[in-house]
Amino acid sequence: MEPSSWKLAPAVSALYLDHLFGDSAVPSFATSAILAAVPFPSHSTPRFHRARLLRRLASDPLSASALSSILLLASTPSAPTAAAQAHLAVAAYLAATGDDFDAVVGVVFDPRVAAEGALAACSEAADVVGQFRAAVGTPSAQATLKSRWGNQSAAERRVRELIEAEWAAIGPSLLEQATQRIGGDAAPETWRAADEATRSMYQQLVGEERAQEIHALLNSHAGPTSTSTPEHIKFINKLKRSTQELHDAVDDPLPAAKEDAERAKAILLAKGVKPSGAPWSSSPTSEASHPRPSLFTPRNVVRSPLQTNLYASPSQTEKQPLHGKFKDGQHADQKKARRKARKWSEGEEIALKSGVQRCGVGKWKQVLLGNPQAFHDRTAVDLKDKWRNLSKRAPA
DNA sequence: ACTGGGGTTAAAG
DNA sequence: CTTTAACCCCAGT
Repeated sequence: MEPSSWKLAPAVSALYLDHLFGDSAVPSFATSAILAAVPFPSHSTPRFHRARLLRRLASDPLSASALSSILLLASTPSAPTAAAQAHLAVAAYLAATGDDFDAVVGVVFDPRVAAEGALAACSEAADVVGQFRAAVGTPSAQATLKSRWGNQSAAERRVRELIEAEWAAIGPSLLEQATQRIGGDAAPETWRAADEATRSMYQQLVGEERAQEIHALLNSHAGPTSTSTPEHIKFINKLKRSTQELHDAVDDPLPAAKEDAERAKAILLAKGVKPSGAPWSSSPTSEASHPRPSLFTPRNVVRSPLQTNLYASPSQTEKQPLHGKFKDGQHADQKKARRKARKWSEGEEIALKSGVQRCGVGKWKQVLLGNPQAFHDRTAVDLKDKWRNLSKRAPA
């Protein structure tokens, strides 16, 4: 790879980084290398910013800087509960294990740092904060708190849960959104708003076959309503094309990196090793994550049975008969075993809600495929059922 | 093949 | 024992 051959406008680089950093399947060593090689974006997108925070947090989950990362994430909350619990756990851990209890409590539970706001989503937080403040200058009380909150792996688990929830909520990249507008289900609206020249560009992008389908849809319900502005779409479209060219040029390191990650994961699985210890903290995404459908490859997602969930509870990393079926004469009447019920994580709930916002209620398959990394072994029917439950709980 | 809606299971209250 | 959440079954499109 010759970085010197990349001529990339900062605005395009922003889109590119938005796309890659926000994909949890891309390992952080790869994103770091990419960031060093391309021009720093003129305007970094919120998704890019968030993804950087997550990657930083994953590599250093229990420190003062981790605490400020969590605060930043919580300032625009997507997973309020997880953020509050992670914040509380890290702050308490730092206080419990620090050399100078009083000083650390003064900093990490400083009321002026707006920590109170971030902690509001966690009901036990106020109580715990009170206990720490009360223990200042009282060694006996400190001892209790130290044993209660000094557990490193417990604190790391809270951070990991936050990271999982945030990845699930991060949503599609700008490029993916543009692709959806131009070639996906939202295409008719977009095409209606476009002039002839723009449409022929679209046609090049999506291929003639798809373009005809879209035209058919367009004509079938020729409604007048259109909301997108052609200039905006044209702009996105232009960027998308330059980015595609860039991708062609840069293609090398990513597949290699992903291959490494997959290989490492396969070895782990073959040994039957469960991701219980610290591996996630050193390379958060390498052994993780279903590959998302890339912009640059057809969106036919086929999950390999090898792909398991990084964050799956250790108890059920073994076989689940979702994928396998018996069809031999002897056991013809064998009933498919019921999957063990797994509680939905906050991250999955958030991914579901944002997916419904994007695709609409009822488009369960789209929601699922639109964010495959977020859902761990859920089917479209599972999403539908979960939505039914959520609607019961909050019928607003 | 997807979706919506009724049915079942098991855990929580 | 009742309620709730997750999962299954199946008929209609």
